[in-house]
Amino acid sequence: MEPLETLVRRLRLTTQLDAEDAQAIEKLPVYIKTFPSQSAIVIEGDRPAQCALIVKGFACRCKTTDTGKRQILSIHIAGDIPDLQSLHLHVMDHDLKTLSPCTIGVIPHDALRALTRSRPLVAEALWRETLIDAAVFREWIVNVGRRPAAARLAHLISELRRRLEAIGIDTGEHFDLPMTQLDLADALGLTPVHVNRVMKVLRNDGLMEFRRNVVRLKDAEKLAQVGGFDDLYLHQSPQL
Amino acid sequence: MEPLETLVRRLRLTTQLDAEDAQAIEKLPVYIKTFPSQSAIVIEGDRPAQCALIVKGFACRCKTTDTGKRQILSIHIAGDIPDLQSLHLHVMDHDLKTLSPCTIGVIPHDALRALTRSRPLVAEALWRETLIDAAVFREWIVNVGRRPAAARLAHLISELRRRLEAIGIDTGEHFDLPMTQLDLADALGLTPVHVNRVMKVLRNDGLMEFRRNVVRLKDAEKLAQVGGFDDLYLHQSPQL
DNA sequence: CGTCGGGTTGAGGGTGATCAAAGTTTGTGG
DNA sequence: CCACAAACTTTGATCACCCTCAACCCGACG
Repeated sequence: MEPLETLVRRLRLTTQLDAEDAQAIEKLPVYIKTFPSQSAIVIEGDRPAQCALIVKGFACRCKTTDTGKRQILSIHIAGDIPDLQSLHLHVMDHDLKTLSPCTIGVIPHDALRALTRSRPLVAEALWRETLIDAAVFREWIVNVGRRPAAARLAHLISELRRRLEAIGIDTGEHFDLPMTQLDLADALGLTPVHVNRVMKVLRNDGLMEFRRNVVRLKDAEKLAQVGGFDDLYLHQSPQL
Repeated sequence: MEPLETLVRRLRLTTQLDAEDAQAIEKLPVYIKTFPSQSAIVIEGDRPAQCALIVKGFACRCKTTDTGKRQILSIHIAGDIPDLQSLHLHVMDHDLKTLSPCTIGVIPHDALRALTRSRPLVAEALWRETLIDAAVFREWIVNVGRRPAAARLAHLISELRRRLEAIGIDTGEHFDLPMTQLDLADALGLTPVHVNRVMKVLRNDGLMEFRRNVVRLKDAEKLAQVGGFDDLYLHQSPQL
């Protein structure tokens, strides 16, 4: 499917766009660019003049402290525009990096801004996407701030599962996750060693397994329970 | 000053609004409501039909886990609209509570939405406010995820100082902060006891003191350094 | 003057960090 | 196809930061 069709479909999950809105979005200029795994799409300090629509692959946003520690802030999947904020926040305050090889739809700010100015509903749909981002950040704060290690991991996996399903990827009993335990550690505010131990616990408890970049869900329901996962914050249900 | 004038002034810090935009904002219907300390403005699950502009006082957003632990997600001060997201995210995924007695300007969603649809620049200004919110969340993740306890506290205080200055409150050497050590603990992902100990360290090191809801800055520069504080993420500099 | 919320301090314990080493995959070049 | 290197995973031993529990103190306020 065309990248912009995917975007329309995604926005329509939460916003009532009419045919003209949809057409306008699909006429957005976009060119495809591929990035190798572990490469930077934009980094802190950049002033991008375009946004990156993920067509395929996994990416993450992260920051590095003055003491050299890395914190992953969010994981992004197909259909996400992780740097949409750069439309209105002109300098990047964090990095956007690929976790796997990615194909990215590059959309110039000019065109996006023109579109949002002429079509308020499209602006609202995109605005809402950035608000959902923020909601995910909030839950992420709770995760690293208040949950024990095993629950953090369980929560992260549960969130990813839910989001993958929302974009139509069936995670029935397993799904790809191109992250190392070091990446997971940086996402969870833990050390890689401890992630490994916690993983072992979840495996022994029959909740999940993780080998060679694939998550195998043994008991997704219990996993969500251990992680205290409640998908309200993803705001995926049709808007009422 | 009128609440809506304050809002205009705030938005103009980051966005070029013309006179008509400003007038349109100032014509927004708003009524003043006061909340006692420690009360809820909106809570998780609510579907608010209006937004809350903080005119005076301190508020915070927070979530409670299934195991009953509370995590404070952000602190809000005069000029903030902490639940601006509710304009487009219809059900609250967290609570908004007062930390001190607050006077709130209540603005109906209808009016706000009409304004953003008719005036794209106002929409962009408000959108940007929610994006800065998200930037603050991101830094908050780094704080609880990757910094040791003393640095977390130092960072939080440095952030508040910077934000208070941005709205014109001189924090020369001290400022009010209506939070208990328990509140701070919930903001930092620590226990109250440990916050107390860390506070003692910062006090003994001559960085800051905190008594009876006032922060006394002894060495703000060093405090920022200990907290690894860099204000880039607040996006306060005039937009270029 | 008594109560209550909040601050302070101490003792002991546990989760997760650190350090270290061995094992396993994956990929690469000969 | 094998040899080797690099990256990642796994495990063990030890350590420390922060938590828990508990007691006491202090100031505000009725």
